[in-house]
Amino acid sequence: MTTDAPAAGPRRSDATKAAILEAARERFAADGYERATIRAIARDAGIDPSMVMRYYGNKEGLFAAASELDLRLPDVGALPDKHIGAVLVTHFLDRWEGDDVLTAMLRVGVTNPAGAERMRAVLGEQLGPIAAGLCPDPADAPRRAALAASQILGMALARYVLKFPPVVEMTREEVVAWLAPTVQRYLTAETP
Amino acid sequence: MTTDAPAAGPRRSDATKAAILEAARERFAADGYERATIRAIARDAGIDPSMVMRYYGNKEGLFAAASELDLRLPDVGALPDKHIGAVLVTHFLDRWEGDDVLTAMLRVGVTNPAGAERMRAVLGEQLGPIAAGLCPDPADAPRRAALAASQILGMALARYVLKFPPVVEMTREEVVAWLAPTVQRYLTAETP
DNA sequence: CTTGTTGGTCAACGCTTGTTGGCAAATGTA
DNA sequence: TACATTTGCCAACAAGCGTTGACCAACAAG
Repeated sequence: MTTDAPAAGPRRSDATKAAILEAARERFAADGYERATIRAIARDAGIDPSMVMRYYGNKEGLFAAASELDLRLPDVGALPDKHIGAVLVTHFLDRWEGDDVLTAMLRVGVTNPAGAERMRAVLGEQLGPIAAGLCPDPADAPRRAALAASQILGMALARYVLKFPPVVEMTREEVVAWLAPTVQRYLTAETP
Repeated sequence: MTTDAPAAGPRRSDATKAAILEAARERFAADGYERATIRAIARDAGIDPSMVMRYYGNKEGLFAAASELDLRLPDVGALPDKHIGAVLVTHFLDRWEGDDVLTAMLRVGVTNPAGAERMRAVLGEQLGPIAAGLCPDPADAPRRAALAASQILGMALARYVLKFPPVVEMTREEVVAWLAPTVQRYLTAETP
């Protein structure tokens, strides 16, 4: 039987598990939850579909593992308040283009309740504290964070999912120049 | 055989067709493309699944018919420029809460290529001209329209699809107060 | 060498999906 | 009345899905 201790040595199957996760992220990001089939993910990973079940239990478990996400938001305490918006927008563009996890979460969150819940949790837990340290009334932080999220998610939707041509053609600098004041205002301005 | 003339008299089946369309919009809006099954739509409409095929050909044809959409954007030429943002945001909130077509388009557009194309077309054709009449350089209109769309879609995503609690709890007036300046700036400000 | 564990394939299950064609009743037309 | 069209239901198809359990090869421990 498998050791119960969490710190077991590296197993031979670790490479396989990683390959499954990578394939799953790509498929979830490209196709959404329903059309990302376990069979297709297994084919991409070069193994049998039943292995996915063995290692992740079922499809929901696979998605949960594949969408583990740390936004790695920068520490904004050390920054001049004036540049917060630009820093955040730049950071999100980086994260979105760096790997498939965010696109996968967005695509899945729109049609799958578990995906939506994951998205609410991630943004609430990771963007909320930043808003709390910035906005005039800390009790208003969740709302400020959600407003900023609405603009950032909307941009991600238009640029990486729906692929509106005018948005796709913008450079990263142009996107930052347009969005930074918006995010800045949502996080720091007085309540209108 | 059926008359080829487009202006045939009202048929008995018109009510059925309408019931199918209504059920389809609800299901697409609630479940997205893949999980909105023809069988479920037919059950909602109180008829046999094969009727859906007879009247709309296949599932793609049904979605195309169900997502026919006129944003009914107001004529902004007659309005003071200062209030354009508020008028547009208010109008989109109305449209989004008025029926299921927009939510259906958003949910489907994220996982289905035809849905994404429909979304690009609708926003480009209907929001583009408005931007053209407002922004400093008309050649910049598509980009301005897409920026405004990114904020409006992001809000719709957060409020009606992902249901972020802080966004859901905001009143319509609060949403307008926060978003109007953003949309106003995207459409009318000088290029940053 | 034997034995137990791990990593992996294969074949199948029960179910749901979109889609099709045949048939019966209602309706319209002569 | 007789016929043609429309409207609808029913039963089935082939394909694809998530999931399961039996089985085999490689490896590690004794």
